[in-house]
Amino acid sequence: MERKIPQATAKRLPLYYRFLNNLQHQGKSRVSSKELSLAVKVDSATIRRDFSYFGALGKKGYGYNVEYLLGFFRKTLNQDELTNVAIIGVGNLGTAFLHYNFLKNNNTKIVMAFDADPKKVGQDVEGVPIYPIDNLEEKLKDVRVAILTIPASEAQGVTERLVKAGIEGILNFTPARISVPNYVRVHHIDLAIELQSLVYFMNHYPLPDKEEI
Amino acid sequence: MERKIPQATAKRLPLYYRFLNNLQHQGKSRVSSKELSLAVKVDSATIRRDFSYFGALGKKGYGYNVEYLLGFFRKTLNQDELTNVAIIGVGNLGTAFLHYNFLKNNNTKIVMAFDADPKKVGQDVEGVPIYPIDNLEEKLKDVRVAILTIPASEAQGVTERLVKAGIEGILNFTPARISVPNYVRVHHIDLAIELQSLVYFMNHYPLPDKEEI
DNA sequence: ATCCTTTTGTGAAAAGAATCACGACTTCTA
DNA sequence: TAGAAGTCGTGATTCTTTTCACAAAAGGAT
Ligand SMILES: NC(=O)c1ccc[n+]([C@@H]2O[C@H](COP(=O)([O-])OP(=O)(O)OC[C@H]3O[C@@H](n4cnc5c(N)ncnc54)[C@H](O)[C@@H]3O)[C@@H](O)[C@H]2O)c1
Ligand SMILES: NC(=O)c1ccc[n+]([C@@H]2O[C@H](COP(=O)([O-])OP(=O)(O)OC[C@H]3O[C@@H](n4cnc5c(N)ncnc54)[C@H](O)[C@@H]3O)[C@@H](O)[C@H]2O)c1
Repeated sequence: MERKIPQATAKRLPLYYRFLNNLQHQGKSRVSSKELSLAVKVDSATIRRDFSYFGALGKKGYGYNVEYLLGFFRKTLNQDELTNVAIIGVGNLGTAFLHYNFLKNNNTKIVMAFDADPKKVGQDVEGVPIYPIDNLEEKLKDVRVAILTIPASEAQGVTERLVKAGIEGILNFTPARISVPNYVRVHHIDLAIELQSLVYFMNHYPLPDKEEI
Repeated sequence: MERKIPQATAKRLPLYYRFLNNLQHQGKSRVSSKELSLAVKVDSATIRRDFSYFGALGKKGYGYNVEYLLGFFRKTLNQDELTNVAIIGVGNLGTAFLHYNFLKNNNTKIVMAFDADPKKVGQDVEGVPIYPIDNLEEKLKDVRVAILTIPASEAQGVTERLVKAGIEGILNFTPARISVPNYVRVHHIDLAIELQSLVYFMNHYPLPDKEEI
């Protein structure tokens, strides 16, 4: 595994990939770092640098070939392999995710969900079955990633069961900072904090005055 | 406005604030950077550095006084002023947010929502009225922040209307990278990319082998 | 009182990321 | 074919963030 790609770069790859996909659907066959920059709002030098970690993907004076680049990223991002995902907690957020089709230009698929509430268990949403949380260990096969959308108070306990059941990655939407062994990867998405920090930035980092539109 | 606080620090402030609140509810009156570190999973030196941008808030050999620190952050984060928020697009995600009470230890309140669908308009969810998007400019008063949960294709157009209507901050959940004038602040939360990048990290940055639990 | 322990606050170093700026190469035009 | 225009890839620079490591202060124990 190539160990040298900076994390900041890695986080932008899916963004590039998505935009390249759009370009291809529009029938465009070439693109420059400048155009890309405009669309994804990342400095063009940063884009060139990002790409350069993977070698020389472009051509001077021309730009990048969309199809080639796309093919390259498809491999790099494992777009040909489907990663199965489970939703833990079918409440407000969990249900929203179930209704949303993450599959659109994406390599992940929600294949099952779990809940503690007997009223929710047994149903299926968009073809995805909802199992009782008690059956977690038994049902979780071929699933590497879990999306955690349960109350914060349950987060740590359920996480430990997920880890025992073999989960390797968790997208955690609860405000709890969960502890996991070091072979499991957790990404936190803390919506309340995002909102709060947006407000903080608005109040404390005033941007230039209104003038243009 | 104190212009020197690093952005990385600013993003962690709400996290600290929330945890300090918990501590206070538990009746704890003192806390060290080490304890905090354990709970919020941020290196203790980073925490001390973060706090130090605001002056000397702690006492050597003792730690920090919870109540004092909390009071300090309350002011810094404007927790006494309520920021009104509007939801744009009452679909899967928008509805989930409406049902969720962002107010719990938070200074933001969703006060209205908008949708283009006549079937949704006129209802209210948890006491929050849903207005037709056509009335955006007329209804949006005393609202500085919008949460954007509409289809990506609508994002840029609606954003321009939001800006004209005086919105200063947007939490954008659509995959579209919207353009705004430089006096408006946008934070992107791109759930599909978060998921994709989690999978990328799992595949390319293998963590140490299983051994402990 | 004295000594030991704890813990802060911060210079200094290291690590990580973004940006500048330009040589080299390619394409395009005529 | 020659010259102009466009664009990449990357060394060097700058900026940002994290981490180390320790003197200084305070608390606690005896
Ligand atoms: N909805 C939002 O807008 C929002 C915003 C910010 C943060 N969050 C966080 O996301 C999480 C989920 O929020 P929500 O609004 O969807 O909550 P919710 O209460 O609507 O849903 C939680 C679901 O988890 C289930 N559950 C409870 N304990 C469980 C367990 N041990 N095992 C399995 N399932 C269990 C419940 O039955 C329920 O269906 C919470 O931690 C919340 O703090 C939500
Ligand atoms: N639901 C998810 O889990 C999820 C995950 C990732 C990204 N997203 C993104 O979040 C956004 C919302 O997703 P969703 O699942 O809630 O979609 P949705 O289709 O359920 O809801 C969109 C809502 O916006 C309304 N709308 C459409 N055009 C509008 C306009 N011009 N003005 C006002 N309202 C309008 C629709 O009537 C609908 O109620 C989308 O951009 C989607 O890509 C959603």
